[in-house]
Amino acid sequence: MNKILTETTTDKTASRVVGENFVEVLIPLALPKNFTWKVPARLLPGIKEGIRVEVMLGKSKKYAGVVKRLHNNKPAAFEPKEVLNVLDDDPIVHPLQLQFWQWMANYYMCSEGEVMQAALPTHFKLSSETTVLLNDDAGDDFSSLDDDEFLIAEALTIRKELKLSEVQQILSAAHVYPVVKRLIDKGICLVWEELKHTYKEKKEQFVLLHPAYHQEEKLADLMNNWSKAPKQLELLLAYLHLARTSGEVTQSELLKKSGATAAQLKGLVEKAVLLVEKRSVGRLRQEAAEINISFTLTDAQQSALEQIKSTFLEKQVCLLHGVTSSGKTLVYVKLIEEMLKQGRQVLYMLPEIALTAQVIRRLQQYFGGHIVIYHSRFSQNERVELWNKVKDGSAKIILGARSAIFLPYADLGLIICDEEHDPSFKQQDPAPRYHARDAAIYLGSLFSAKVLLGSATPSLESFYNAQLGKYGLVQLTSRFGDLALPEIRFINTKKIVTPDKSRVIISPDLQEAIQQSLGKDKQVILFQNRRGYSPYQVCQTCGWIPHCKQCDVSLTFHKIRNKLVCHYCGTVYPPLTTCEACGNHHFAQQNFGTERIEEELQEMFPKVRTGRMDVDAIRGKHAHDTLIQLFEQQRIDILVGTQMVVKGLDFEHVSLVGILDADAILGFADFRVYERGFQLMEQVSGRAGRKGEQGKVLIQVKNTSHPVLQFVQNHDYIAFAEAELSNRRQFAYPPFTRVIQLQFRHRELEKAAAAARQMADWLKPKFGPYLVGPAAPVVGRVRNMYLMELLIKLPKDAQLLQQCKEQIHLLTAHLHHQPPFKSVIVTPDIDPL
DNA sequence: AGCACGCCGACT
DNA sequence: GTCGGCGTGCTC
Repeated sequence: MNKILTETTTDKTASRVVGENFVEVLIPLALPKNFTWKVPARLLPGIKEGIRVEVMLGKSKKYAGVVKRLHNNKPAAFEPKEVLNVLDDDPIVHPLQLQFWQWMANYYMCSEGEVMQAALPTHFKLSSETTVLLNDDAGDDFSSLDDDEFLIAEALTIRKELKLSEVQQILSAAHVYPVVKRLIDKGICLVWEELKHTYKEKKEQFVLLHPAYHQEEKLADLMNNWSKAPKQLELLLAYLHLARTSGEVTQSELLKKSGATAAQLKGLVEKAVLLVEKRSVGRLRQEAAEINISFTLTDAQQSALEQIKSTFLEKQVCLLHGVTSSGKTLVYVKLIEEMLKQGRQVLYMLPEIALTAQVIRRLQQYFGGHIVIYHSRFSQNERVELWNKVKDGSAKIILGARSAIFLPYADLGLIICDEEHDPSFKQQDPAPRYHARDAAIYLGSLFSAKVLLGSATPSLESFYNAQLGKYGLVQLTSRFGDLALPEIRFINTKKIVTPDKSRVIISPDLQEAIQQSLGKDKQVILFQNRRGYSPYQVCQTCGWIPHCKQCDVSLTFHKIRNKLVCHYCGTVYPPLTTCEACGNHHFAQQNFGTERIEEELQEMFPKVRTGRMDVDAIRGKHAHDTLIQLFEQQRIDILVGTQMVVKGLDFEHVSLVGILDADAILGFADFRVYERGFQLMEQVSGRAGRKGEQGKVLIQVKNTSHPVLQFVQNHDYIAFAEAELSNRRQFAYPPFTRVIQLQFRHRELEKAAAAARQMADWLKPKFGPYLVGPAAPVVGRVRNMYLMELLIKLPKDAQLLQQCKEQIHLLTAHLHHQPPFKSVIVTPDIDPL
């Protein structure tokens, strides 16, 4: 062995083979710590940080893991297995990404494997699939086999090999493995573990002119003497035309444009006039990499830009507070342009649903092929290609949703987090429960990149950091073209009496305002933070409300699907005609969702075209963009929607916005309701009024004296923020504290509650004053699991935070050693929303 | 995440 | 008496 080492080792790598070599490897699983494998000498030259290796984990499973570290410290506690293979020539991530993952795992209290799981495109995360093979020595005497065994043995004699999933289908049972194991013992079959590479290059057939005809005369000669097969000549002419106009000619394009058949093309290939060649092509659309910035900034925008730039001289992070329609995007564009000139990369993050064709088109218009887009509607193959373009630095501007934070940046110079207040930047489930804005600030610091946070309604966290001087603060207070902010009026729905005492959906005042707008050929947006038809179906006789069987929530009636739906676990129930409590058949619809509003509108305005934008209505791949386009082109008059209508959309002809049930927005029992309420209403309002006409916003609300409404009416973010910050300070909520939420889950309520109490007791000596709860959340049961929550409101102190996390780790392990709490699931959430 | 091991209820 | 359910622990 040593001999081989000395023979194959050059001086350069000599230091790496002193003693044995080991690698710390990240596996895409929630392992409590990273595992170590031994590096056999033959693989050592190929081992680098960030490279993927094939390793065996457990008895039979193979995984592709990412090498975090190469070292010489032989683990004392166990005998490491050997790395089976090196899977890449070059690292798939840069060292800074590995550092970023480590930070994220530590900060958000999850494993690095879980971070990696979130970061990598699926095609990089290989795990083995078991293949069952027929043993050649098995013979054909299957008389000793039972029914299940026989079925598989028979299938194997025909197919030679089967995937474990196929075996599962044959047996149509869950207990597959024992059967296979018996067959192995009986010498009938073998199993084989194979890592499947799932990324496929896209191949396309290109049509080329045979080299013999590259000279004009030869070609002319050929065509002049053409006899027979006139269709082929036509095809040849079509090819020549296409080749001249677009250069490369693909087979599919040629056949489509010429209307010829594959047989005719084949004829030309056989005559050696044309050639067909298979080539790998990229899936990403290529556009000219040119910058085309023809606008000039307004004075206000120019001044904001200057301020941001001077802030960046001394601070890493800057908050741009710009009212709706102040043209924040144009300021971004100028900043991006400058970064591009320096040759560094820019990450531009937006909430997922704000990543519309509208926004993308606009940026592509300025930056063409410099810009690449990354969001959930991309295929996994496309993601791999984009990953590589970001890694080698050829993609310069990356426009993406929160997960774009994980791309393997080579040289990041600027991160823009637009609509930074948006809660969708925080990942809820699964781990890592990270906040992309906060993670971006750390990522930026790794690259010495600047971070610009932008919003019309900044989060109180960011605003407070700006007040403290941790972040720079730049204000952009005038709207583009000196457009006035919309006028806001409240409609007191408590004073409106409806014939059947049901709730007001569209009040007479709102109805009239809609009528007026439509009369002026303007459009209307109606906002209701509830989808479906009606959130409550109530038995009119006894008041019984149908609930989900697995969750403690009432079911929402969806009229279009004619189903009752649980919005927590997604279970769909048939509609009810009989009350389960009293047997009566009369149900009333209480409250209303977007579906119901649309129906109401159609009754009120029979000729008006309405559209509905909520998660139910935009299920398809392009449904969202299509809907937006229809509205842009004024083929829809009234758009009814949930939060979705709020995000990043600019419509020119909207003169009226209606918020139908502000009480529902302000009624939550959460310390952030005021902030969310203000943000929602202010952002929705911002959709009203364009091009020299002041917009109008009507807010239907019962509790007209709610404190947030005044701030909304005056569009006074600063006053709102000051007032709310003083509340937060008083009750020790963020941004004055840092919150850690511990969630306890168990099938039995008492187990979950007892575990939470136990944890609270253990935490008391050190963290007693900061504990809140444990308490059951508003929805106390989801998917048949009972929930309990314990909140820790820590003073802002990095050391204390770290200590607390360590305690939680320790105590969670401790908890799981107590017999009654073994199966209680404990989930920490740092900075929960 | 799998998968093995081990402890309890419903069948021959 | 056994088969097989799932709860629990381990994987370098």
